[in-house]
Amino acid sequence: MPEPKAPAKLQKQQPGRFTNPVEAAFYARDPRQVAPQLLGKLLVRRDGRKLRAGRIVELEAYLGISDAAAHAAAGKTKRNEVLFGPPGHAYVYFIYGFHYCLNVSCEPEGKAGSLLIRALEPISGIDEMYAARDLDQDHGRMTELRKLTSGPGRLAEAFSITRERDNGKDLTSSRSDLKIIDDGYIPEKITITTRIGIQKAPDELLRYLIAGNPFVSGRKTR
DNA sequence: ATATCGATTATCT
DNA sequence: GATAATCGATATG
Repeated sequence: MPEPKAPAKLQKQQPGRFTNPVEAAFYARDPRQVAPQLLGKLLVRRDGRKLRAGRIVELEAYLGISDAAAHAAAGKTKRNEVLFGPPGHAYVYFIYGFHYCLNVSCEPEGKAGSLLIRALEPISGIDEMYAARDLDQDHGRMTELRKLTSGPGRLAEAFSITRERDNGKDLTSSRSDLKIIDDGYIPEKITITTRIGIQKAPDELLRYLIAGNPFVSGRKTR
């Protein structure tokens, strides 16, 4: 008998190879279910031959029209229409006159719900990130490295993410220049806290982070 | 170490 | 006209 071939789904993940996009069905659920499983995946930006990649270490869930803090709370508008579209797409908004922030749409089409990507651990293309952030590389010191992608506005700048360029983009397509891929990494421990920086519904436990990861946003308690 | 503040604009009331 | 899912600089203990 010939050796049966392994199904494609069981093919070995290849660390360092940015293949295997997370598929749309993965996102077509309540963001509270998606969040713990999305932690540890890689956000990848391709510009020609240049790649930037960062591991997702912090997320916040926004639940749609039932969530007072969500952009979808008041219903569908021109600004937030991506939230009501198909799962696995980029919702990019502009805030405080300065910063872009990136969400991934969740839930099946027609229902709003998303995950705000709040922090990444830089993995690849670090020189590109420093350039995009207009920061000097201080010999790779941790304090400097953390400034790259520890915060939603910071990581958007480090990955050159703008609403004009990326809003509505499919993050599940291997051909996309902005996508989320699975390299097989599984976080050891996940912590859940309240969301940061919001006025409404501040007590909901909807912030998910990889426990102990130094690239999580916020002040460091050392 | 934490606290306060100013920058600047798309979006909505 | 007010607001906002932020950041970086400055001030102070």
